[in-house]
Amino acid sequence: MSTQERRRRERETREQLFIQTAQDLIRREGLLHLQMSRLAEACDYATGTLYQHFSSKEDLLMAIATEDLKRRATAFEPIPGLPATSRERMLAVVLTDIDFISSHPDHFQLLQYVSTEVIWASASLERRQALVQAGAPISEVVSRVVADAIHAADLVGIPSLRPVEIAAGFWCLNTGMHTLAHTHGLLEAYAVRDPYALLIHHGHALLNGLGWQPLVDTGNTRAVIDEAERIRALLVRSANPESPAVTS
Amino acid sequence: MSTQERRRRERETREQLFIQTAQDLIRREGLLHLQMSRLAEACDYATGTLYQHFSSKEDLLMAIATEDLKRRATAFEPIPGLPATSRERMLAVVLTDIDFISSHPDHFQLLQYVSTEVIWASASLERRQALVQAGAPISEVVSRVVADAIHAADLVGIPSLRPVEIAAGFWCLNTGMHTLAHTHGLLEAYAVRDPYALLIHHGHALLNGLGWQPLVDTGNTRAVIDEAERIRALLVRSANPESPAVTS
DNA sequence: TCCGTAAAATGAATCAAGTTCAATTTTGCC
DNA sequence: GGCAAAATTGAACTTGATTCATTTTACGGA
Repeated sequence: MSTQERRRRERETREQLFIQTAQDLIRREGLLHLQMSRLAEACDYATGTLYQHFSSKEDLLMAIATEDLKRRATAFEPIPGLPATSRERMLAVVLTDIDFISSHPDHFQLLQYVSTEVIWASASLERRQALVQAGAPISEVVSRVVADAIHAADLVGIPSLRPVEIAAGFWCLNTGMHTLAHTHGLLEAYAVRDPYALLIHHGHALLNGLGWQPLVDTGNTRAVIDEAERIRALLVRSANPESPAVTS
Repeated sequence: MSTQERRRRERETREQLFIQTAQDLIRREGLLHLQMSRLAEACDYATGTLYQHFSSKEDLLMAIATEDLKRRATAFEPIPGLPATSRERMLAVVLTDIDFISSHPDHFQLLQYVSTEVIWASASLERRQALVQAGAPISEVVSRVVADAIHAADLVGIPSLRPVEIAAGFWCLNTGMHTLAHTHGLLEAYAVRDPYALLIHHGHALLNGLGWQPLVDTGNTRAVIDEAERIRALLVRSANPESPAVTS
């Protein structure tokens, strides 16, 4: 019976090896040049062994995207418990996403690619479900932040809109800006200089427009930047709970 | 000399035939199943002839996306001249985009696909430039709407934000909602019922948050819907300038 | 009208890469 | 140590995009 278990662990370990090596290859040579045979070789396995884990190349790509998405979701977890106002927590959502995507530039592009009809349809049902599931915790966290704000009366609930639909607005703004930032030719065409500073600005505008208290003066660029840095520090602290005493 | 010109026209006609037939095939059988040889056959040409026009399959896809994008851009043209308030014109931008994407469901997915690193890198420089160029008029129109609003004092300009950067916020919201609406599994995961009603709502919230006058009470769902219908009617009228007298 | 040349079109052959599977090797157990 | 089952291997297969030697067509001058 322990044999069974060890086998499963070894299999899992090897799958991680394939996924991580594939990520390395993609980082190094680009998604375009990823080849199944070369990936297998890089891992010292035969090509066929790859297909013990992934039903197709698209399946593999989706597995990579899913791994990253799980890590991305983890970054959101501490937010509902953050010692801050509900509005600051919502800003924390935006900042967390910005920072994750900024430090994982390949992730967003891969996610865009596998979300494409062509790739999506070529992957197995299990992988597709796993990808959707990996993203679900994020919308749950953000919805909770919205629900908490309504509960705290920082935000007046509108009967026709559930928390998840408010959350979706920020999802759109964020995803849209990632798209703008990562799609070739777009930043240049729009002549947008600093997409993520812009995202924070529009995020505040949307928060203000929803009447999310306390309102922020978006014209005061200094204050907006300072607040973002303050929330970032809070996020860093919550990510390393055992860090030494805070210094001012 | 007329021979030269006729040749060029014939060539252009044939390219359009290829592009339109390819669109038909995609609509009928999906992007996944588009094959160069079958497209050529469907047009009664040899496979090699396709490559007189498109350097690769990706090149062809980009050409299709570009054609659609040109048509999409055309839909925005009348907006700056619309007899309406600046805020209504901005709403017209959002509605025009919603309606175009709704009636061209394949367009957005194809555009997403060709914007992908993998496909982008496989297309020729000319096609990539053409795609970017085809989208530029849209951002120009929207920027003009923003600039006009500032000029009319409906919107207080912020020194650090140029009109195009305000426009980009709406681009993000729109593109994000299209993504949410068209990406498999997302609508279900977010449990969003009517993405485009939601987009209109958040669009108003963003407008309010930017202080774009006159502010709209987003809680008044009836009024929001009615206004959208009114603007849609205005758009239809401006698209068919020779239509018979308006009936109330 | 006919001819020769240049341009265009053709589609079978080539190529690349993902996928399969018969043969081989390894593993776990008696 | 030996055997059956499971896992691994990598060469062969498959699919479909791309090429290019050959054929056909178009054009302009005699």
